[in-house]
Amino acid sequence: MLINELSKRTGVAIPTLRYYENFGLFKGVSDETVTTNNYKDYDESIVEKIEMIKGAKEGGFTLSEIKKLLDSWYDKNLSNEKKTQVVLNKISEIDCKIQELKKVKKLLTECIVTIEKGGC
Amino acid sequence: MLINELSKRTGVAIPTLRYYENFGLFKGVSDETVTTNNYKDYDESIVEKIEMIKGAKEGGFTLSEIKKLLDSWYDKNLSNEKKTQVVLNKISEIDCKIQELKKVKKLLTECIVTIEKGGC
DNA sequence: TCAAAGTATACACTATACTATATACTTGTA
DNA sequence: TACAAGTATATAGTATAGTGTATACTTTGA
Repeated sequence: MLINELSKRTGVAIPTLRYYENFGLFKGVSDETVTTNNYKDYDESIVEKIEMIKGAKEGGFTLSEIKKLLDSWYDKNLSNEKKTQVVLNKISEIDCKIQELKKVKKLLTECIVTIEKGGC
Repeated sequence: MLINELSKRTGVAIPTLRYYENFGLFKGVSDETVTTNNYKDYDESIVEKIEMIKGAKEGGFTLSEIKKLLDSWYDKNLSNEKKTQVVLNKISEIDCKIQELKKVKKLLTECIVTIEKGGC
């Protein structure tokens, strides 16, 4: 699909997609048989990748952190053990963030009790 | 406590604390009886507030979002019902972020299976 | 007492993640 | 075939969240 469709499918604005591509998060391919333009084609796997990027960003990961993960994922020179390790590390970072969020949630829940008591 | 101790207690750098205070996330008080300086004093509640800020930031909330929450929390003119509503909204945002992070985690877990199968 | 360390304020600078603008070329449609 | 809409690239500008530097004043300890 072309960038316009990719944007519609993911809900990410075209300039942002170009920024991401430029940042190295994914890469569209120009059809070599077409010589009149260099329009890039993005496949289904890129839609999935962007969904992952959106989720990770929502959870507070930076583009650099996301890139590092994707880079090792696609690194042919990395052993499966090392790839697994990188992914496991990211999973434990996610668990950490979830714990932090739960802590904040707990604080806010306590807040509500305080409000209802008329405190504050 | 003075800013130096606050920094040590929270692990947040002094310039960052000043930035937060300036942003309006909390406010130290100058002792009116001391005329020689305007050193600010920060109490325990501010330590807690900063822990909350750290957690919220880690989970991807912006300082503006955090400020909005704190502002309504300390708004004397807001009814308890409205305060509760603001806090409940924030809690559901947190749940949303947790769901997003779990989705990413699921994706990464699937990644590991794929790696182990020798795929990619 | 005086020098080092701490505090406050102001302003400049940086990094991240976009967003906008300009330009040039291509494609699809009336 | 003309022209609107789509695509690519480059560059500049913006917002957020700090970090660094300079200056001035205050406190504390040898």
